[in-house]
Amino acid sequence: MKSVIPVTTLEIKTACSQCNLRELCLPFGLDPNEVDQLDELVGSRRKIKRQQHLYRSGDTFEAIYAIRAGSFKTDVILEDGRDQVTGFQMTGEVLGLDGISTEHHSCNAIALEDSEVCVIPFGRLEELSRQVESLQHQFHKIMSREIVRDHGVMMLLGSMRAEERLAAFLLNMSQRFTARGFSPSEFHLRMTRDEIGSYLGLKLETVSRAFSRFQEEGLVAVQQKHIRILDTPGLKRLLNHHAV
Amino acid sequence: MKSVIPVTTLEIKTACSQCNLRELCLPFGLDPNEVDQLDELVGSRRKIKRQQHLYRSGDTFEAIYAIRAGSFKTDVILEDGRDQVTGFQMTGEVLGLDGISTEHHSCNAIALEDSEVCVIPFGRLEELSRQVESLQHQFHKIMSREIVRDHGVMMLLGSMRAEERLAAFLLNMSQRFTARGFSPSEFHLRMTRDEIGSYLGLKLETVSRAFSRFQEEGLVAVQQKHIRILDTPGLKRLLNHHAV
DNA sequence: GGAGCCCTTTGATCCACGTCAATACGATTT
DNA sequence: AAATCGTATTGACGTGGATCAAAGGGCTCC
Repeated sequence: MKSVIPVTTLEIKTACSQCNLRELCLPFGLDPNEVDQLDELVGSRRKIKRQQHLYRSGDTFEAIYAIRAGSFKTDVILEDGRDQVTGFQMTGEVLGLDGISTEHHSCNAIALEDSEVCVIPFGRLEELSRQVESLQHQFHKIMSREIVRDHGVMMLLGSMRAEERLAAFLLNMSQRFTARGFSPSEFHLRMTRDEIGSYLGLKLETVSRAFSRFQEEGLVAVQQKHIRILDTPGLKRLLNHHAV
Repeated sequence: MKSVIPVTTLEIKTACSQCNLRELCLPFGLDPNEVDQLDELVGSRRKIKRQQHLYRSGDTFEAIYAIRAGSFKTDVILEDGRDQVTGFQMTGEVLGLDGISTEHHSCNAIALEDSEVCVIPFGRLEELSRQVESLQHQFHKIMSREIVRDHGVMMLLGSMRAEERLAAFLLNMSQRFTARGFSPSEFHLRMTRDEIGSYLGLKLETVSRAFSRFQEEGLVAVQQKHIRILDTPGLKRLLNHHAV
């Protein structure tokens, strides 16, 4: 027997239970019944066009966002105009956690391509995670993962040389594409050299030169934003074989 | 009428309700009854001698720690020996959040001086925060604050010059000492030039030279680890007046 | 309270990355 | 298919901070 569901509902409602990203996202570790409860609180989806803001620094914090399609960057801007990209986010990753601390967002989230997010009203998430232990724990893990990730970036910015930073970046991207079922060795970067540079604490020329160098050495094949990793162990060696 | 409490209990039990750090720490925003519940789960205190580890990278994660006295640094170490200080923590701040994500700590926490922490078993904290909404929210704020702080460090490492980094560091220390009721302008640094350098992505010689430069310019008076800030606006100007 | 050692300062030199500049490429629009 | 504009590459040169080196200075631990 089939249950009859109006088409409109299917279109309007977000359904974590149907989402192929649930293993990466908030529903991870929840049983089907709990996922249904989560489904109910995920109010709506929101489409964000390329280059548009999902939220801005200073905006009142109301919800966190799970990326359903597309990708984003987050950045912080100083009064004098300097900016720093603090991260690139892919599908299944959560945006907006910075806003909890002061009830206002402290960075900008900008779509790198036409994207779609699930809006998760934060008050309701806290409410449900008081009832659903596995949801509470998964949410805590996601926040903690963000902290660990940031420590990795600090290591990168604080103690690595340009080529090491780029190698670490490429290996990280590769790993995240893999986790999403894409090729580990061939992918399309959504961000510019300037944005990569900002993230890695380098100028865009330095990023470009490092790419060229990797290409010369047969580590990767670079064609603009299209990357093919030819020698993963070689990239990894670059990271650890640092002459002390 | 006075209630009679055995002296031993007073000594053994931690008491958030009695702690003058409660406005900075987990109890913030809780009503007295809720603080009592928190008191019950704070199992024990632990004394850590200078230079000793509170936990090490790889250790199984069991608890988070609130600093009751003293101060700590956290660092990450790469296989090739390079290390990066990811933060300095003072009284009332919480350590160990990195461990939630994988059930294992991902950094080292080392006491900068003889210190004492309150051990907060994490499972029980999650349990209680399912019952006490204000505790849940305060915990989320603390995690979020850590993320925002890390973004600030990324900005510092990614887009500031040496003297700007040190100025930002000093202003940050000043502000945190102030929040703890100490002088905003005169304090004692617990960490070495090398540790400051690691945190700021600089070599210790560069840190030392920047201190000397600040002294020449009358911004601060430096005597080893004893710092007197003479011109706070001057330091702030250094941060924002960056020639683009 | 003295010995030893770690920490800090300062100078001289080097080099990785930044800066400036010119050109080339590619996606989008018309 | 040409025009336009943002993006990327590459070269030449400059510089901020790293590195190497050598004194001092002040804790810490007997």
